[in-house]
Amino acid sequence: MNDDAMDLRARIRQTTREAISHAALRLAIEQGPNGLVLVRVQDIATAAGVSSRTYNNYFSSRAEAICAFQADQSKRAGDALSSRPVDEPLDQAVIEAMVELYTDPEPDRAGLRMIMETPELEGEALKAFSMAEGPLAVAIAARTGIDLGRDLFPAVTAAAVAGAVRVAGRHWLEAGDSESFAAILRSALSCVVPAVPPQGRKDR
Amino acid sequence: MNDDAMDLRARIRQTTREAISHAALRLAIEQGPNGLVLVRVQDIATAAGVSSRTYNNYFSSRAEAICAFQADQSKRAGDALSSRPVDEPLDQAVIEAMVELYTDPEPDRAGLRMIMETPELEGEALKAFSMAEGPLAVAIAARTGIDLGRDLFPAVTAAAVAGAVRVAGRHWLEAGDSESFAAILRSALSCVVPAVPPQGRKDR
DNA sequence: TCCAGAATTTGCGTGTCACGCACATAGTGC
DNA sequence: GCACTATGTGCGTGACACGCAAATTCTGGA
Repeated sequence: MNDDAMDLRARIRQTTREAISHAALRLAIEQGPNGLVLVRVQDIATAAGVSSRTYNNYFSSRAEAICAFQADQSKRAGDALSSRPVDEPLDQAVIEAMVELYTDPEPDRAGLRMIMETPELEGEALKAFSMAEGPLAVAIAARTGIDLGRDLFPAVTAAAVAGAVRVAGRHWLEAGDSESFAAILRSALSCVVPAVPPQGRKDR
Repeated sequence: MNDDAMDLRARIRQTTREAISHAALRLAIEQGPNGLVLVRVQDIATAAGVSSRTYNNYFSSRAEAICAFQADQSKRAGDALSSRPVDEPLDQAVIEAMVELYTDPEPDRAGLRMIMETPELEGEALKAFSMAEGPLAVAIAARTGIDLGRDLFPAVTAAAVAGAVRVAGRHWLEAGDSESFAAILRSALSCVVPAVPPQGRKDR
């Protein structure tokens, strides 16, 4: 079992996963935020070209399938921040990383509206956004040299960033085309991320 | 239908609601984070002294019932902040309000651990904490004189505060008795709430 | 080239759940 | 005391998540 094999396996699996979650989101959008109940598991599975049992091998609820894309994107937040130049100030690095992650490509309005404005998806949507927190906290700790275990700053800031992204998304849905998502995102993030961690924190 | 009648009605309803959610949380704790599947709806209803159908009139999922107490507490966050002296700086007001809200009484470790460390409850737990955001944003907007609709600061800060409370709770569960929850909470909140909103924001 | 072992897909059966509906009960105001 | 409305309850239904085992596909080595 060499790497190619693993990678091929993983790639096929990933393809199936995306087919299912894409089908789930598409069908949900078609029915609108109110008719979510009408999107049957069987419909999603059929649209994705798999059996309903296989659908359940990948996702344990419809909400999870529908929000999977958002969740996957959030998981990349840590890497996005880590790939910023190490000499960049914290606030700038976070802002540029998040703008790059969440505006390439420009988010799909219908999809975002679906997961953010459908009450039945609220919990899963929050989960999806909050998945950025862990990796983000690690990246912030690494960048600032603060120990994740001893100081709350990295974890709290990560949560604040994830929250700011979520609020920015909501605002973008309401604001229409008057503002670009990137601009809203910058504005939101600048409210909560300091250029440098307050006080001397490395020593604690 | 006078106020007394309404209030009496509402009070009875509230009592039933609390009986159900209390029973749900208690039974969940008894089974531990792993055996959540074993807590049947019927058990919760019986323990609360109502029919299982009535249970469903109050809550639409077990997770919702179990997390109801946390959700109710979060809903009071706006009021807690509003009741702080108007001349208090924003950061201090937020910190004192949250400390008062979340440490009176000292949270139940078992209950908090249950809702924060059980994967099946994660979405509902996030929902419960995020319920503080709306009222908090309104209170922050009122206190700072910033228009909620035009400036993201209130909403973003509210999300950051809710996130900080959540992170503080997680840390408190891990830290054992070495630190009081109030101290952790203060430390977490001081990472994200500025003493005064950055730049002149009232004019935008 | 072929084969033994694995990962994955699928069908079936099961236990639970959420909820619509209709009826019973209780407390509410006139 | 009487209509009225809110709430509680029993029953029935459709869907869902998942355990299990057989079938199928994929993988790497002889």
